[in-house]
Amino acid sequence: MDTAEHQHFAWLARSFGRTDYLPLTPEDLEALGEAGQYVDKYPGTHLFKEGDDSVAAYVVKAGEVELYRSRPEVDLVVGRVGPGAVIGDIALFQGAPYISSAKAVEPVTAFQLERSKLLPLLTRHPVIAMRWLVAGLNQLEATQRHVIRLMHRTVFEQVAELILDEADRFGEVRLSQTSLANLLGSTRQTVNQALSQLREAGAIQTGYRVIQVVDRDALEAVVTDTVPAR
Amino acid sequence: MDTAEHQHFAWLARSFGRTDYLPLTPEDLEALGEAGQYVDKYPGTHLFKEGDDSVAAYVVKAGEVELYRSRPEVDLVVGRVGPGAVIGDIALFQGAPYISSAKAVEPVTAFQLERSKLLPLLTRHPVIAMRWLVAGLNQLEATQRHVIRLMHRTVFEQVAELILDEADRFGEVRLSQTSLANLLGSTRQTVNQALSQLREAGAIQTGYRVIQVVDRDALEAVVTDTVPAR
DNA sequence: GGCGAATCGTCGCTTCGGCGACGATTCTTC
DNA sequence: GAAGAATCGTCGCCGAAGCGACGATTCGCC
Repeated sequence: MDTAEHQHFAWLARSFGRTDYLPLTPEDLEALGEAGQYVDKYPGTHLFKEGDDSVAAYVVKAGEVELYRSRPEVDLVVGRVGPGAVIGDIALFQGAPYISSAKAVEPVTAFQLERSKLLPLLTRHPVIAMRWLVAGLNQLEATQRHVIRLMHRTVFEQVAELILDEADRFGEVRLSQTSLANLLGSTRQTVNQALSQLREAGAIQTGYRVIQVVDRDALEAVVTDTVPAR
Repeated sequence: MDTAEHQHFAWLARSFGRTDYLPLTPEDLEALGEAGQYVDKYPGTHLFKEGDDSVAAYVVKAGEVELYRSRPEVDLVVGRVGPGAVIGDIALFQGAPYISSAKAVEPVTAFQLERSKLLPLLTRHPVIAMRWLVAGLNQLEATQRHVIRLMHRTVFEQVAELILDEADRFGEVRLSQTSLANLLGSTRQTVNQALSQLREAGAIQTGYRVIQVVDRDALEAVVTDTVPAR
């Protein structure tokens, strides 16, 4: 089973942010309509694989897609995206092979934009190209900022922040501690220790696959206290 | 004096790669000519400052520009770019304030592209917009890959790689160990220890502000041995 | 040639976090 | 409700690296 190793680097997905960064308007989509067609993928099948020639980019319409890069020993999950996400565009525009593999984890419907049709189309619709450009730069900036924030911060601080991020409107985080550790690129034990500290500080309560936020301000204090400020 | 703190995060510049990522053809520049004009800046003066409204992007023609982000206590140098670099474009396209400050460290000549003129122009010249898009995505990909390579690698490995990167054609690296440490986001002592190891292994020789590569293969072995392979 | 500044080489201490281990809970499924 | 799997809480050990300190070496400048 490779899921253990597979999941181990899920934190990269967090680092690089969501890839659903291309807000296309209905008109845009209409214009793009002639550049490709819808495709359906069963769970477990690939939209494209790392190293393949990039012949198309995809806009995810429904379902979850996992992006990962293969390494000799492990697969690094670099993203997990849902409806709205655009994938494969980097390689497509670079004219290079795909950088990562994209695998459907649920039944997926995606719009396939073929390079041969997309490029001329963007030339005819510069507004879409511009929007694409803006989206790409946004992501670049977000990635840089995320890296800055990630470095030189202790797991303790990262855990506090992650909880704030993931808490639902009831202040609950429904994740196992192992999952949390994966999201942070850390280990279960270290995360557990951080949680213990937070629990003793009265900021949270922990349970089986649940973390309950008790004192939101305390958590925020931990984060902002040491954040590179912004 | 703030230079010490200022320089301390020079390694970010390495992480985020060179910002000179926009290869414009002469024709492109000609077309862009109508969107702005040349400006000259004396050393120490700013092209723009973090937080200012982004009114223009700049293409550096001559001189070195330092990009940094201000924090309550320190300035993080996120890039140091020379001729060919494009700066300020992210904020410009986002329509948001500048993300970082840009300061001339030498006499700088730059071409100033004003937003009000640039945007319509790109709409008229989609090819340029496309090239810009490609360049942005390239950098995004490079940043992601760099982050992957940086994480989970020891200073020892990073030092070996940095030496290979910075060695001139005589196999010499003319940098103080303090500078090396800054480039890696590490400390002088730790770097020194790594160098000692490499010296004992017969891979390099060290001197005053000089490192001489003796056994290139040995260095490469250190790097590739542990690199996430690619 | 000499002096101060910069740089190098090295210790030792400390913190952070990865890793293995083990028992105690909680859930799931039949 | 009982067995087995998943999850949690906690130790202890160890390596990596930050930080301060101090003497030795080298350089630039007068």
